[in-house]
Order: sequence, then structure tokens, then C-alpha cells
Amino acid sequence: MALAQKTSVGSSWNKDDDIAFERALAIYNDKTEIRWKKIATVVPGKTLEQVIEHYNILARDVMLIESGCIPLPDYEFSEEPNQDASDKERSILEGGNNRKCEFKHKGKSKLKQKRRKGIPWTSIEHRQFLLGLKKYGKGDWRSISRHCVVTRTSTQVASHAQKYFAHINSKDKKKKRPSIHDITVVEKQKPITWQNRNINGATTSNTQANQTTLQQSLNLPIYDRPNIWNTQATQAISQPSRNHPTYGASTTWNTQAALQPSANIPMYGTSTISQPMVGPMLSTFGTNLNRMAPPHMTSGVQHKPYYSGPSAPINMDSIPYNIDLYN
DNA sequence: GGGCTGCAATGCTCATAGGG
DNA sequence: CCCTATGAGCATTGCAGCCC
Repeated sequence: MALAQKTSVGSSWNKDDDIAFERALAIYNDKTEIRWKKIATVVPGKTLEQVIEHYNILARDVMLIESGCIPLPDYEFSEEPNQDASDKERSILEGGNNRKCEFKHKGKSKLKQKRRKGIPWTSIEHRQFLLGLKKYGKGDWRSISRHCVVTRTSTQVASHAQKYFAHINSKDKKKKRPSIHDITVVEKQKPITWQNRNINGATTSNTQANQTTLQQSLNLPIYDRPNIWNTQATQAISQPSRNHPTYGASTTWNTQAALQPSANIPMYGTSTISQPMVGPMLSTFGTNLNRMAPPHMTSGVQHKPYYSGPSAPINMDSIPYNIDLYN
């Protein structure tokens, strides 16, 4: 975006304009009829031509960055420091917070690239992974990546699988910390809304016991817990330097989470996929993404509302229900 | 007892080398 | 090109110890 601002001629784009533009891009994807006209109507003070020009500049920036023709601009994104600039601009262009990106220059450059911070797997992604595992089998990480966990590369899927199986194999050892790998079934998950988050009469001062009960009632691993109810998380609010998450929804943590005790903000960052939410879900730009198109829609995969079928252990020989993810 | 702090243990993701 | 194996780096968790 910084490049776009620098190179944009004839019209100046301030931050608010950009936010409106990005939001519009997300809402009106490339399948939308008269997309640009619609986008222009929601970006105040911009004409159709200016919007299109801005998009073209943005697209060119991404191309130049990805081709290595120009160095990365010195972005300062406080909200998602682990997302590099080309990811970010690509994400904008694709109309969502697409986290998938192949690592194009790995191992080729001797330049010590700054290591990316890991983007934790959400329980939704893990369940999609389990579905893919059942559907395509162990080893076909590419298919799983392409058709099931579309937010992850095959490399990421493979790496995740390694740790998953390692975790499974060490299962009989005494119970260790809760892990996302504890999810071994593609279970039907009760939609998590603010309403049913509160079914136990949960309040901001909920105890860990309450939370555990709630967690069990939702059949979710502790890993997925809504940390705002966690005593330690509550502690984190009073001790931002201690348990403050350093990536993901970090900047919304102390504000949104604290102000909206029931907000679904996991410790590992905002889960942006498919959980019904009532309140604001923030993008990396701090814009409300609630009604934006999910990232899958831009990846050539027809998106229907997420549905995870009835549960069955992943290591079972057969599954007694139609595994089709969306039907 | 409750809150805070420090720290070791653990878990997770990413980078990368090597083999098929 | 893809998958597997391995290890580094970093974040989170759990717990003990200290202080009020």
C-alpha cells in the first residue's frame, strides 16, 4: 500500500480511503457484477477511474515485490508483524486475509531472511486437516492443502501432520499440555456465538473451573478456549508485558477483548474462519471483517458455510457418514 | 490466600537439507 | 517437484517462590 500511495498520481489516498478500499475489495470480489462501480460507491470521494487506477498500481506493486525487482518497502504494520508486505498486498488484492503463500526464495538466497513467526493453526484448520487426511490419506499433503486446508501450503500441512502424528504416537505418555493435536476427530462443533459462550452464566470474572465446564460442554479442547475467561488471560490484561500475545490479534487483545468479555479472541490470535460471531472481527487493518468474503472464496474453491460432520476417530477404518465437507 | 514474577518445560511453526 | 526428517526459534503454559 505504501508503494501505491507513493506512485498514485492525480489522487491522494489517505489511510481511511485505503481501509474503505480494502474493505470494498473484500466485500465485492471479482465475481461481483459491476464490481468497480460498487467499490467506487463505498470509497468516499473516489471516482470509478481512481479506484481502478489505485487497484492497478497495487497489483503492479505486488508483482514487482514478488518478482524481486524491488525490495520490500519498510512497512510498519502493528497488527500482524509476521505478514510480509507482498503477502499483505496480495491479501488485499485477493479480497481477504489470505495467509497462504509459498516461500519463493527459500534456501536460495544466502541472505539471512528474518524468520517468519508462526501462524498458529486454528481448530477449524485442524479439523479441515483431519477431513483431508481421511479423504486423501496420509502423504497427499498437496491435495489436502488444495482442497481442504486451503489456508495452508502443502509444506505447512506436512509439517503440521508430522507433529500431529508424533503427538498421537506419544499419547500414552502421561498427559501433557493441551494441544490442538488432541483433536483427533472431525467432530460436529456447536456454533460458537457470544450467546452460547455465555450459557454457563459466564462473566468476565469466570473461574477456570467454569471455563473448563464450558469447554467440555462445547466439546472443545482447552486449546480453543476463549482466553478472556481464563484467569491467566485476565491476568494478562493486567500484565500486558507477561502474557500479551505477540502476534495475531495482539493489538486488539487488550482493547477489544477487555471491553467485550465474550469476544472470541483466542490466545493464538483471531480465528478468522467460520465461527459465527456477532461482534466485530478485525482484519489486519483493524477493519471489521464480519461480512467480508472468507479467504476461501478467492482461492478458486467454492465456499459454503463451514460444516464439520459428526465425529469419528480419524484412525477408524470407515466413517459412518458422508465425509463431503460441505454437503 | 491471592497476586505477581521468574523460569523451565513444552508445544508449535518455519526453514532447510536430503532423498525419491 | 514433492515428501520427510530435523532442528532452530519463539510463544505459551505450569508451577514454585516471593511478597503483600
